[in-house]
Amino acid sequence: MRFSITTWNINSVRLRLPIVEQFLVREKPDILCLQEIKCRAEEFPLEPLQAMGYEHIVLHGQKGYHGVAIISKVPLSEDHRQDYCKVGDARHISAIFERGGRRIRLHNFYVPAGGDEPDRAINPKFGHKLDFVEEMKALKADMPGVSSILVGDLNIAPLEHDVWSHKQMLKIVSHTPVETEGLTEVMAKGGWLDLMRQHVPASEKLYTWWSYRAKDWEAANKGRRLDHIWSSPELGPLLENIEVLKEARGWNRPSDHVPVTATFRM
DNA sequence: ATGACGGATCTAATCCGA
Repeated sequence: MRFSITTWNINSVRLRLPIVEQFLVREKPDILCLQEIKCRAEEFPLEPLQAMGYEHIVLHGQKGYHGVAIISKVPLSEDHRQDYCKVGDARHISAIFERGGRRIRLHNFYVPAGGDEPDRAINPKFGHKLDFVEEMKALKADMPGVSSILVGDLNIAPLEHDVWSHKQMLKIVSHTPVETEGLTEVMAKGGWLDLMRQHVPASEKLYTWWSYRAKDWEAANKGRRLDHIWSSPELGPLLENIEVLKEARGWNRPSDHVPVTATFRM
């Protein structure tokens, strides 16, 4: 039996419902985690997604900005929303599902982008991002009786080949040493596995985001791996595949992020 | 690394993304 989970920063779920439906019809993941839904809970398009068999939906909505949702074919329970940095942003939701005799808590994150200037003394958004990452260090993958999966737009490309040019990106927010070291520490302290890099060697370029601002995103190919799928160690051996659906960047009215799907044997 | 794009909102021009 296979089980698949997708993460996708959708940049407005209401505007992009047609491509969400297209994706679900084609790829049929068991669970889809969305970030930047950019709507209140009451504005979320529940009915069309439930009509497609995704009957179990939990979300953390917010007017106009941020917002995360878990859209699932399998029942979800014990949903929880954590207010990281206590600023009232909708940047996290988690819930438990059961599969193959396991209980698994799935966390869906939208980490702050951090603005332009990588200096917290002059850019409060960068400070917010660093504080958010600091708070994530307390999140443990290993919990008694429960496995863990963490997905989302973490807005940090941690490895050299997660960006098109390591050298030219070192002072650019998303790839500065204070961010990449922070994210590495979140993984180490929490005991998380990077499933994307378990499947694709760290020596290969791997991107999930291409800027809207390039004239030709595909020709320029100046991407970054900002979206991630992590798990607790015992799920590592169950990973069968990682698919980064690059073609979705070329769909009609695309998000600047593409869907990333992990498939497990369980 | 600089693009100069794209979304939501006081439906106009501004903030935000990364």
